[in-house]
Amino acid sequence: MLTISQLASYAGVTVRAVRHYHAKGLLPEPERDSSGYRRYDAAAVVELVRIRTLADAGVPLSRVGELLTAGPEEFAAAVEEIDRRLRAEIRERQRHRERIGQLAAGDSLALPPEAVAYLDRLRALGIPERLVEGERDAWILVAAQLPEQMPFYIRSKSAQIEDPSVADFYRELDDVVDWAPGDPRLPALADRLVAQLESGGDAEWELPEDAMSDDLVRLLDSMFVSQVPVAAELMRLVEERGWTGWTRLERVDSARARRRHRAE
Amino acid sequence: MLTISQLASYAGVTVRAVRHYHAKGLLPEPERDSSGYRRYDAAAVVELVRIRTLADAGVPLSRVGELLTAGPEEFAAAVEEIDRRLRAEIRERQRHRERIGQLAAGDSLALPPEAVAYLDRLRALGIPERLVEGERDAWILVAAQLPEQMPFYIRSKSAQIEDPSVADFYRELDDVVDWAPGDPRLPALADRLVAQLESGGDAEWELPEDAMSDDLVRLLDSMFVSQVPVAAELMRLVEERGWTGWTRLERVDSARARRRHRAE
DNA sequence: GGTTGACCTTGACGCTGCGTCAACCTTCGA
DNA sequence: TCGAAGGTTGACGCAGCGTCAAGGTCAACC
Repeated sequence: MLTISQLASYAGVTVRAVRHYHAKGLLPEPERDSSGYRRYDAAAVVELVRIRTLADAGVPLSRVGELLTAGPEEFAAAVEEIDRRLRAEIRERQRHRERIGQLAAGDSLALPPEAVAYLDRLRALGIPERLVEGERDAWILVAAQLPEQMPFYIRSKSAQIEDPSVADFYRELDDVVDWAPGDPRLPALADRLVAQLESGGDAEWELPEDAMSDDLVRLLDSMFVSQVPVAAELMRLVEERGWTGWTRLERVDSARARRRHRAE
Repeated sequence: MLTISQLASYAGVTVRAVRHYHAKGLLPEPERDSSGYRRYDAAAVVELVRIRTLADAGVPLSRVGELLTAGPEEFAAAVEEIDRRLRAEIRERQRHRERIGQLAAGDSLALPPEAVAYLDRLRALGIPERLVEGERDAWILVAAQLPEQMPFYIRSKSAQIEDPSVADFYRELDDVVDWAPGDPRLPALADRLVAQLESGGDAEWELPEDAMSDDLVRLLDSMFVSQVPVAAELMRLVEERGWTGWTRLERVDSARARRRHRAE
């Protein structure tokens, strides 16, 4: 008669695994000797080897039991299904490999390549890193909600940023981030912003933002407000001058019209 | 401010996952409102999306934390290692697919093809199924211990079984399985067996068994004893006639010599 | 016959990434 | 004002064992 460790070593498994198979009901509990030790016969080795053969082929233990006693056709069906599962798992890892291969450090985490290129362009234009990161986070939010719209948005923004006055404005914003609420330069900033808005005949200024949901717009605005101390005050000043919002800047009356429209 | 379910839906994950990331320390716990609800800002959405991006690429959660703050070179190293793991997992499933594909129902579980062929040959020669299964189990034990010797053993056995007198003996054994201890036909059977042993000049009778360990031989003998009621008695009768064992039948004195040899 | 070391027993936690109750409190819309 | 919907913590479940823990047993050596 064999002890559990002898049984295990004949079958090439660990003692712990044997006990696990007992607990799972895959291998019947053998007789115990006077001291409570399990005692096995050679047939148990055969059973254990058969169990391991299936397990080594990727059969989940929960199905090993049925397969050991299955007829040829149920066996074939089960094998087919297990093979399907294995194929699916392989495909999953292959997708993971593709994705992780494309993940370089930094911006490309969670952003499509065109967005990364846009952010790099901002850096090349001398936009301070702090602002670029703010942009990056905003784009991450947009990309998560509207991935298929990203090329559209990015094309529009990429065109805008090539306008020197826009780029200048961005560069100045870096200082604004440090302003404290009540800073005396805020009204003038609001004036400049509104002037730029009203002069800007560029059609691109308004094109794609319409597709963004109000929720997303509010989310982006709130990020601006929470990252920049004077953001709320600036938005208030701008609103006094007839424009509302930040992510989607629009005339106050057209915002009202939008709300009416949505309410219908 | 966002509730947990709003946060989760912006990032495309479940509420449970968000809490899990809190528990794991991947996502910092936000402030609570007066009623104890978690309240998130937009930055939390960004963090969550970045976490999911890594997780979706197969990065284990335990490593996501470091990767989120890693520099380019550590990031690249980590990505390399994760990719290695993914490749290994893919190879593992591919091996599983190969093995499970070769697993038909029945004998081929845990046996190499040549052994399956041998068993099928037994069936073709009219050996009763019960004996074939006994053979199969014995071969499973041998294959588990000495897989690389299997072709050798099987060739030897396949040659033996083509001897009509050997095949006859096998067929008769089927009745013997049902004999009760003390059956009067046992002495005559022992005589016939010994006569066959002593007449058998076939060199194959003894060739490869020498490579089997004594342990394995004892295991196989014990299986014979536990499956066949008269086995022990038959072995005793055969031993009175100068031969010992079953799996490895040899003259009593040569068995003594073997033991002496092993003891040196 | 006592000690030592190897082996046996049951019980329980750990790992991975959440899903899924349970039991209870809060908020919100009709 | 009530019920549905959503929030909270706590805990179990899954797969397949690895790995202590705490103790009883066996075999061999002195």
